[in-house]
Amino acid sequence: MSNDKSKEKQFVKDITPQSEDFSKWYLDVIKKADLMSYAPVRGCIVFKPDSYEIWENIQKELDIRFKETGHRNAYFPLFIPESFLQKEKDHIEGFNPELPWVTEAGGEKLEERLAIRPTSETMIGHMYAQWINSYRDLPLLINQWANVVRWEKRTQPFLRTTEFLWQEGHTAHEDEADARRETMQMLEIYKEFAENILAMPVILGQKTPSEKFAGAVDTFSLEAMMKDGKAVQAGTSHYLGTNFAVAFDIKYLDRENQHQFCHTTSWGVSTRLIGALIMVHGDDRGLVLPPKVAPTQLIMIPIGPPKSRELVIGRVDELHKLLKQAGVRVKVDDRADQSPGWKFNEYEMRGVPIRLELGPRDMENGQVVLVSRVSGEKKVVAQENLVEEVQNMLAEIHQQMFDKAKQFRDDNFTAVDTLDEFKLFLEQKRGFALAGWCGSDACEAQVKEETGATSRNIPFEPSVRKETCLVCAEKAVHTVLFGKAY
RNA sequence: CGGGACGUAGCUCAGCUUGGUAGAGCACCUGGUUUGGGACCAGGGGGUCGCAUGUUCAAAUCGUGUCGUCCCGACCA
Repeated sequence: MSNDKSKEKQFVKDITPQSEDFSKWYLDVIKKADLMSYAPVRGCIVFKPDSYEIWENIQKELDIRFKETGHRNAYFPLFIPESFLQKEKDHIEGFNPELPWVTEAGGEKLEERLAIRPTSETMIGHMYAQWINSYRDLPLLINQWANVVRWEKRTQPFLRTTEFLWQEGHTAHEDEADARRETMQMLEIYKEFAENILAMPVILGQKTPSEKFAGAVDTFSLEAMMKDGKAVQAGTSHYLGTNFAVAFDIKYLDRENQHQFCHTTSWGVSTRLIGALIMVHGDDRGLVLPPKVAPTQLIMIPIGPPKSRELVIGRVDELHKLLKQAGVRVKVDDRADQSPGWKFNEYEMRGVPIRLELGPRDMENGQVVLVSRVSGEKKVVAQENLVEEVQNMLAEIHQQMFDKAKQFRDDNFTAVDTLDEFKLFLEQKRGFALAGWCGSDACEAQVKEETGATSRNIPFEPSVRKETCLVCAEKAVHTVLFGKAY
């Protein structure tokens, strides 16, 4: 193992090992994999083609799921009048500190300043009030793909950028039951997506009141564990009750001709998922991308001296065509000025799931060599079975990645009875802990103060249930998931 | 926004203490040889030292300010 490690270091210079300094590893990988550049504005990054393409693949997969469940996309304005934000008290209180304002345009001071949207509940609430008249207009199911801005104090590439990309779903319903059904449905969709597309195991649960979205009645989240044991909130879904309906007068006439307030929901995932992907799957060689969102699923590397090169490349091109036709995202690197070894390392850093090698020896035998990024396993397969082998291997890699991530999470998971026990766990190990909680803000705050960890959510299906609060030892009302978070 | 560190070539960094013509490795360009785990030889291009300001005959080097990045906290997708 230690042998392997020194070997890896030899191959992949410039990537700090995870065990040495995880933050540095993260930044190194992002740099080496060419995912982003810092932009000239504080906290803003350029999503370079590889990371943007990951986002496009995420969009594609989610969009299918949203549409299958009756949602349609629309686009709302970037600028939000200040008066809109003022209408919901908790909402403005929550977002005020991080709003950028447009106060001047065309050389003239604006009568009302405009916030650059941090989220669109208010704008959409305003519009919904106009669009919804009758119960026949409900449910109204809309999603928006957009950029939003939050002027955070501390930024990190992908995980927390000043401007980020996301989707925000906003729905209006006749009653609480229907809105809550929607809230949970979307949470389940996120979970299925996280597991089946991102190979990322997640824990579903409800946020504690102190961790709720500003303006929500209930907030639910998916929590994922990074390889340093810290948590990333991978998605949220909110039941907003009638809070925004009352604030924006979103009313409908019911079957008895009575005015009723709508019950609304909102739910979203952001480009932070890219950061989560990197930290859930990456290793000391660099990125490891789940096949279903990898911009390139298979890289073909022809090998051989110039004499045999023409022949090899001819065959590579044929196989390339076949794979492409089969829907595999495949690329060929036939540059003559880089050695095969260099390319091997390069595409490993970039996280390409499968490498295909084809050299003179393989030509003689009618075979190719496939190498899995996640396991490092080499497999010699007949050229005639290539498409099928590749498709199987992609599926296998996805499963291995999910299992590996889940195993890691389970290995860094515990249940504790007391705060001291939790502290000890964080000192000696790392990761998530389940603990009983009496429901008081004070106890929750104390956990944060003494450990640096916060309540992530109240899992729907905790692996164990605890009877007493880890802080005050009173009877627990919930079993809460605690962890340090990004 | 507080505490700490750092900004010198595309990247990683040396030079700064003790001011005096800006360096290395990698990357890049040209030519040639190479190709199954980061190839080699020869030649070449590239930086107003983050920005501003002060001190000085002279500033990458010293002072001040500012912007940015990283780490640690408080706030958050």
